[in-house]
Amino acid sequence: MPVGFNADEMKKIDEVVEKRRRIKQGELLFSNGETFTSLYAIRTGFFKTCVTSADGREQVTGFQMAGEIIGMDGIVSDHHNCNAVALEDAEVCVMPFANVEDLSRELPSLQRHVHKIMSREIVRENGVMMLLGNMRAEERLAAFLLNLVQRLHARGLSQSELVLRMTREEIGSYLGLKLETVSRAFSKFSEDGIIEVKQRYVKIIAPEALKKIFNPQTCF
Amino acid sequence: MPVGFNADEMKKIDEVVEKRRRIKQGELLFSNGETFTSLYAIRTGFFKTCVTSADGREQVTGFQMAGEIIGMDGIVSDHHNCNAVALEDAEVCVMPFANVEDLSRELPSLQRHVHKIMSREIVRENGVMMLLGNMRAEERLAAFLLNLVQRLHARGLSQSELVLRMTREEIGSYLGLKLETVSRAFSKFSEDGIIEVKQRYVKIIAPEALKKIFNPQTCF
DNA sequence: ATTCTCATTTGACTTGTATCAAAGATTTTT
DNA sequence: AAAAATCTTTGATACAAGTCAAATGAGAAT
Repeated sequence: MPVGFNADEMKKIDEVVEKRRRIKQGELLFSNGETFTSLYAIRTGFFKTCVTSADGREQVTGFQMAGEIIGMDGIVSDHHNCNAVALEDAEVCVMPFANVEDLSRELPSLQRHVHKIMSREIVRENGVMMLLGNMRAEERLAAFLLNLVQRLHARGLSQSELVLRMTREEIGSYLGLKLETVSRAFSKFSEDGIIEVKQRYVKIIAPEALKKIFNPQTCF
Repeated sequence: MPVGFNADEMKKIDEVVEKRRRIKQGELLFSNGETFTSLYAIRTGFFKTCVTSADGREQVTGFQMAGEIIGMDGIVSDHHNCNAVALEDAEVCVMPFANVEDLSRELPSLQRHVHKIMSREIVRENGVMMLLGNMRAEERLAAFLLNLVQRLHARGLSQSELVLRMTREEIGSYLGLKLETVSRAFSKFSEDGIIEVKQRYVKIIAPEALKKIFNPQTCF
């Protein structure tokens, strides 16, 4: 939970948390169809959420890291509408949604916070729709890398180096590309001296070049 | 506002509405960057929401019809993050979000309702991501048509006939396709006897065939 | 009515990404 | 440490959708 709460509020918000739960790499935090009871605040670790079509095609809908809230897809139907898989060993705070709603009625600042988290997710997905609908492969990967380092940097990590927690296939699924296309785009960026890649390790050498690829109009 | 409220609650919910507002075809209900103050309940008419990339590419993120709520993208940053354009003359109820939050704290049923509306939008966008990331042109158009008639049918209209409120280009933008591709897919469906098309008018002759295209795994 | 504008359809051709395939690299298992 | 499994890279080729272009159709303006 970020700033904007006083000590008294923080104490109450702490009590929303029912317990902590550890999830091993590869295991599900929740799965499609499962009854919805709680939101989860990620303490440590890294998740992907994905939906599956009736014929088995998988679409990664997001990657979530420490400090982010996961599970809001379940509110509308009281059942989860996606799978949440730990990409590394993780720990989450289980926040029964009934507790969240009860306390939200008492604390306007928490109520506003919950609304913002959901709105942020809507806006993020709008951005992904733009990527998927209008951008070419290299633009998608540039946007993806910039978004990742930005979020990691906000958590005190480097803004130029990162270790990917997901496979090329998972990146591709998120970006609407095949893993080979993702790999080729990585190689291209590397050849052009924009990034340094070694497997999951990525170092961003020329962030402006990445931004320019993501945002071609800035080229004049 | 749908069912699930008693008379007393309905009366209070009515008072959330500040006023009504008419929007002419082609005009903006709100636009990207504008200060966020209110959610809007569509009484009549049809809207599209769209985001624009820095270099001017437009992505339609949704089509909204009577009975739906629009504007939740603005909560996170106090500014709207997309444009909402009326595709036909429309009327909306302006619901200042401060009023919504105040009353939500008083009425748990309204609070839950607001949460569900936002969660529904998140889940809808997950589905669009699946369309954009994994489906081919005809699958996307089939899904689009089925979704439209289903929503129109829920409003008491025909489940087989509809008049499109948007151009081929807008459909294409929503589905991540060019207008020519949309047109070709319409023609293909028409040749195959699945639908009857005449400009904006569409009649669904074989809904099962559409469902089969959207959902190829059901073919055994 | 006639003209003008905008939306739609259709054809011909191009292109970006997918597919198929094989070789390396890395990690896990035994 | 060797073997197995998984992930990644790279090349060759195929294909779905994009682009360009022209004709047609519908609605709005004069």
